[in-house]
Amino acid sequence: MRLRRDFFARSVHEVAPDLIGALLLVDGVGGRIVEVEAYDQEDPASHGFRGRTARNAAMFGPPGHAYVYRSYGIHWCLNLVCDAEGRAEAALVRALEPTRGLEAMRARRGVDAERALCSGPGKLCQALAVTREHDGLPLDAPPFELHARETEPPLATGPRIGITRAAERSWRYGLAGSQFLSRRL
DNA sequence: TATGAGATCAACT
DNA sequence: GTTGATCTCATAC
Repeated sequence: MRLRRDFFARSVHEVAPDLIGALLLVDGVGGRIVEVEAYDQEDPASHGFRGRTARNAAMFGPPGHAYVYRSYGIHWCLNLVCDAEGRAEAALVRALEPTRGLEAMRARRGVDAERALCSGPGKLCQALAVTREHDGLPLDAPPFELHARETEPPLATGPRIGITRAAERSWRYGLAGSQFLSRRL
């Protein structure tokens, strides 16, 4: 079943755990979401914390859209915008279990190991060829494709990764026991 | 296994 | 001019 736009018209703290196990494809390439992180506007680590700017405008747009930004000048990171009624909430997609377009991902990443294809936000965007061009695009139209999970998977939570502010908040959600997480939860 | 440096850019101060 | 929601490779233990 395809995820509809109202799926995202909720608080990110409800959407993020529901995203685990969903199928995310870009141009037919992708896999199951096994790890996400939640960011809301009260969060000093969030780009939306200091208000709207040219970069994070997508975070303040309608829910069900993509927010893509460049990190450390090198990598792209893909967020799914949630309830954005001026609240600027988004879920950062951190890791996928690759299921479709494996060869395309290997070619883009330049690595062979399946576990290394999408086990991190930057890797995932490279594997799916996500760039600034995808910033602000709706998730229910090509090239994006998002399908709801069929069964509720076992969840694990933990502290977020790679940030210096409010890192202690347990807003990282993962598929328990998955081999495709960026780090073990 | 763990820690550290380099890569490289746009937004922000 | 500084700073990251990161990744990879190198070196050390």
